[in-house]
Amino acid sequence: MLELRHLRTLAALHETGSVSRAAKRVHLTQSALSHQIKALQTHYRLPMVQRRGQSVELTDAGKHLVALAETVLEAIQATERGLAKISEQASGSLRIALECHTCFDWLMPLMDAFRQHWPDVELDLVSGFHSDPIRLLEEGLADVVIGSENKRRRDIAHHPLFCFEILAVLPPDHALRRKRILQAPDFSGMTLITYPVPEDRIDLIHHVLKPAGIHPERRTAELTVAILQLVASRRGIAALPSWGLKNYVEHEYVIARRIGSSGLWSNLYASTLKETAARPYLRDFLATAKNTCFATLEGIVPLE
Amino acid sequence: MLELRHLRTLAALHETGSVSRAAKRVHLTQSALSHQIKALQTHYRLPMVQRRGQSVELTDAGKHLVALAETVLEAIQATERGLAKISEQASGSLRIALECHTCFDWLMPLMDAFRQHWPDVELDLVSGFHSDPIRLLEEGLADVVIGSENKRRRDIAHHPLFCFEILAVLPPDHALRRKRILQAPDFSGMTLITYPVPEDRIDLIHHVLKPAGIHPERRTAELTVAILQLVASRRGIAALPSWGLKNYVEHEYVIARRIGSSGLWSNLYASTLKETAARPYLRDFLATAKNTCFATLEGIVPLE
DNA sequence: AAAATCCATGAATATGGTTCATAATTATGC
DNA sequence: GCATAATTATGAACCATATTCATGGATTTT
Repeated sequence: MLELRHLRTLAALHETGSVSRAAKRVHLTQSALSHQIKALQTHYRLPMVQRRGQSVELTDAGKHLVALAETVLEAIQATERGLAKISEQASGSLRIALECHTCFDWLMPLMDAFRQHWPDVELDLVSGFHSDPIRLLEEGLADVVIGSENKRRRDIAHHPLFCFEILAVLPPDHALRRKRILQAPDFSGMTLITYPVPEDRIDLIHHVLKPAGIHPERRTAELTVAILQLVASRRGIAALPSWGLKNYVEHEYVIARRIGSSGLWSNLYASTLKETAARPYLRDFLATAKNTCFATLEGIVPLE
Repeated sequence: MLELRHLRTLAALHETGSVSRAAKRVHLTQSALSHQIKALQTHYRLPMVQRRGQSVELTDAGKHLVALAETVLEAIQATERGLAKISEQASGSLRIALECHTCFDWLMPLMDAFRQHWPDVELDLVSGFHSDPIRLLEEGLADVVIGSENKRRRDIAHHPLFCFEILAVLPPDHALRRKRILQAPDFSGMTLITYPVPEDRIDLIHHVLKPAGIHPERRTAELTVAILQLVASRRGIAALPSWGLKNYVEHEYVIARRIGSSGLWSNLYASTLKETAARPYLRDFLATAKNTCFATLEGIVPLE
C-alpha cells in the first residue's frame, strides 16, 4: 500500500536521479529504497524507474507519483504551519547570522518564501563579521547561525544542512588549466581572491595551504560576482563552492578545478539554541532550507 | 511523524464522531486509534479531540488535519486512477446487478461519479429479477452483484460493503406505535408491503416471520417511495433499511421500529469473479462505494 | 444500582520496513 | 582489455513500532 515514505523516496529519486543519492537524501540505505521501489512496482504492476546506464530515469508512472508527492508533501507542510498557528507558536524572531558569504545565493529566495509562510515571525539578517558567531546565539543576538562549525556545546544544537565541494576557480587561459586536480604547491606565488574574513575562516588556507606552509597573497571582495570578475580578469584565483559556479563555467567565463585528489569539502550546519530548535517555524525553516537547497543546488550531498 | 494512517483515522473519526465506530470503519481496534490520536497530540502538542460526554468532537487542530486528509486521500485516489490508465487497465465493463432495490438510493450518485472517473469503462445496470444473481457472474452477464449472499464459491470473491439494520415502518397512528420493539407475533394479520421479489429474499419473512410460522398478506411496489406512500396511507407495514428512513421519520410521515430485541440486521456484499476483483476500476469502485456510503448513509456499520 | 458503553493506558505481540551481506551489472582507469 | 570502482538488486536477519490484548476508570442507560 502506498505510504508517505514512498512519496518522499520518489521525490528524492526525481531530484537526484540515482537510488544511492536519493537514499542519502532521505537518510536511508540504498537497499531500503530498492525494496521500496520494488514494492511499488509490484503493487501497481508498473515499472516506476528505468535504468539508463548509470543514471535511473523515472517512467511516466513514476512521474505521476512524483507529482502526487509534491502536492501531498506541500499540503502537509502547509497544514503543519496551520497547526503551529493554532498552538500559538507561530510568532517569535528568526535572526539569521551567516558565516559563509556564498550562502546568500540560496538564502534570499528562501527568506522570501519564509516571510510569506510565517508573517508573524520577525525575520532578520545579523550583519557584520563575528569572530565567534555561535556566541551570538548565547548572547541572544541571533536565532540561527549558518556555518561550518559543529563543536558540541552546552545548549547548542547543530542541524546538518549539507556537504559541498569547494573548487578552485581560474581564468580560462590560466597556466594551471591543464591540471585536472590542483595540489597545495600549485597555489604558491598566486594571488588568492577571498571574502573579507580572517584566514582561518577560509577552508583552502586553513586546511590545505597553511598545513603545506604556503602563504599566497590575498585580495578581498564582498560579493561572489565581484570575486568571479576579478578571477576572469586574471587578478588571481579563488576557491568557491561548486554550486554557484555552473553558469560561469558553462559560459567559459572561468574554469573550475578540484583541490586535492579527493577534493576539498565543507559541511554546512544551522546552529541554534536547543530550546529554539523545538519551535515550529524553526523546524519549518530547516526543512524547507534543505528541500530548496537539494532541489536547486547541484553537487551538494546530504550530511549525517 | 504524520502518516497516512493518521489521516485515515481522523477522517473516520470525523465521519463517525466516536473512536470505537471509527475503529470499525478503518478495521482496527479502538485501542489502536486511541494510541494513534495520542501520538498525534503529543507530536503536535495540541489536543485533536475533545470528549463531549459520550461523543468525541474534533478540535480546530483536528479539523485542520481532517481537511488535509480529504485533499491528500483524494489526490492519492486520483493518481491511482491515472496509474491504472497507464497500465491500460482502465477499460472494460462494469455491469452491476442489484439484489436489493433500496440500494438504488446510494448507487445512483456513485455511478455518476464513476462515469466521470472511468470514461472508458462500460457502465451498466443488469435489469430484471434473477433467482441466482451470482450465477450472472459466472455466465458473464454481470461484473458485480450487490447483495447479501456470501457463500464461499469457487472463483467468486465477496467484498464486504457494510451491515445495516432493517426497521419496521408503520403509519404514525398505527396500533403498534407504543411498542418500541416489534416481535414476530406483532406482524400476524398485517399486510406486508415489499418489493416484488420472492418471499425468501425478504429478510423479515425469511428470518423472522417464517420461523415463527407467521404468514402475513403481501402487497408489492417497485419503488421505495411507493412503499412509503402505501405505509403512510395505512395500506400495510413495511420493513426497510434504516438509512433511507430518516427524512420520512423526522417529518412524522411514518414511524420506524426495531424488529426483535437486537434488531434485524443484514449484510451487503459486492460479489465478483476473483479475476475481475484485481481490476483497478473495480477496486476503485469498491473503495468509493464504501467511502460514500459511510459518509452519507446513517446507521450503517462496517463489515468484517 | 447494575449493566452496558466508551475511552485511556501499559504490556505483549506481530507485522513489515530497514539493514546487512552479497551478487550482478555497469562505468572508469590504466 | 582487465581490474577497480560504483551502482543497483536480492534474500535473510534484525529491529522498530503499530496493533492487539487485557484492564481500569468514566459515563450513560435500564
